[in-house]
Amino acid sequence: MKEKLSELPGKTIERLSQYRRILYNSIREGKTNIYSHELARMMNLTPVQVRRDLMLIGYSGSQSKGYVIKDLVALIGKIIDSSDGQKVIIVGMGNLGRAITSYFSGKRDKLSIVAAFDNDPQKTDRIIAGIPCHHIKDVQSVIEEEQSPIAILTVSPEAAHEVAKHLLDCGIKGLLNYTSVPLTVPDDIYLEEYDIITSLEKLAYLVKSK
Amino acid sequence: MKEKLSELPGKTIERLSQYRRILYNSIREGKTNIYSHELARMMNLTPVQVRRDLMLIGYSGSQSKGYVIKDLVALIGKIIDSSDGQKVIIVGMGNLGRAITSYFSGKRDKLSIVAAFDNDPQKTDRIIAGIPCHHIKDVQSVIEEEQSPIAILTVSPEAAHEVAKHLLDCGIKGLLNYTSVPLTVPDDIYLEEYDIITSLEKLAYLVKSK
DNA sequence: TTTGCGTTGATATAAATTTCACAATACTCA
DNA sequence: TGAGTATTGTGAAATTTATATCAACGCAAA
Repeated sequence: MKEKLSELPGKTIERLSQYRRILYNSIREGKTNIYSHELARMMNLTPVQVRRDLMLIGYSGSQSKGYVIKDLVALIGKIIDSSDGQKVIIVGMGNLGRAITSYFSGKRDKLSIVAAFDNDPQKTDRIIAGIPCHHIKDVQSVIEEEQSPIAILTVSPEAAHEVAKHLLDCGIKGLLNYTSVPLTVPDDIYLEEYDIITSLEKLAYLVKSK
Repeated sequence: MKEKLSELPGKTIERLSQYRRILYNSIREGKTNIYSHELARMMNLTPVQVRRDLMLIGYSGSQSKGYVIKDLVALIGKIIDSSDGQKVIIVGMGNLGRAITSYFSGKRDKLSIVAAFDNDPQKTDRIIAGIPCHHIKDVQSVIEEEQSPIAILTVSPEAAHEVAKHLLDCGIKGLLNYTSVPLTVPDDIYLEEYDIITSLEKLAYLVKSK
């Protein structure tokens, strides 16, 4: 693999994560090898696109047996996981925060949610969905202690701006924003926005114009 | 506006939805007009891209005052909203289902969640987050009665395949999949997949490789 | 061995999306 | 008025992303 990792297209990285998810399922079903067209069908893509993604990460399969799932999973992990693991915090323990936490818990070894925060005393200082939930006022000390660079934001729209700013002040480098409030961050911070309504409206548009 | 709506790029449609979200906020703050660079900064895009999008939908601003927010919101609504409104159901009333429902409720006039479903008798036959929650066995009759073509899927991974298949049998035309299980659907069905872990892994990758 | 089938890997092509560059326009202020 | 400034709208170029095509390969069966 000669190319720098950072040259991988963003879309490919997203797909790598999804390939791995599917490959885990296949391993559980007892499969050891898989063809590009099988993977493609499961992802709703073309076989060519699968092969090209794998080409980009430098993985070679065999013409007769396709790809060795175990090796492929390992390589994807080498690329998208941090070697020493990365710690994530989640801020806002409403329905969405709890859903994400319990959905995520234990799914990935190299990526773990290490702490949760809320401003409601009823929720703090106890374990929720397996994660210790602190009061938001302790966020700075926990971030420093745990060395976690990534935060998931699931607070109320009203609090979003203020909390986001506070997190950046505490040294957060990557922010996954699930609130309905669009955020603006400095260039050196990575921000992923995802608004649930957006995808619903897109879908509604497509269904309508069919 | 001469061009067919279906010619709008998919990315533009997604952004239109987000523009409108931001514009609603601006209206609340008392703004009546907005420049492309203001909108761009709030969306983390370039001003040119904003202008291009608005050009594609046939909206013209003024060089001195920028765009009239009220008119722009109305035009976006005309494009992405269905004129007579569209009804959405949500299947799976766990944390995620409840989060989406309460988050969404009342946010859009033309798009409304009209019914929820679950298989847990504790949750069914009552109102949750303002939406009547039925048992999943009644899904067919409710879909027919309400004429709702779109479903949000927030059930457990184990149930995802079976429930999705059932929904398609009941005539659902668009499916928003929030489970961690990738789905395969016929060509005439619109499917939007969104996996929470994918965006987290992408973010972790970017933060790592910085 | 030889033929045929199905697969990978890779180059070339195409399509979609974004950015550049700048003309045209409207406003401000001297 | 007229120069200066800031904005929009848009054709063209650049970039990103996806698809088409095909040679090379490995295997199975005749």
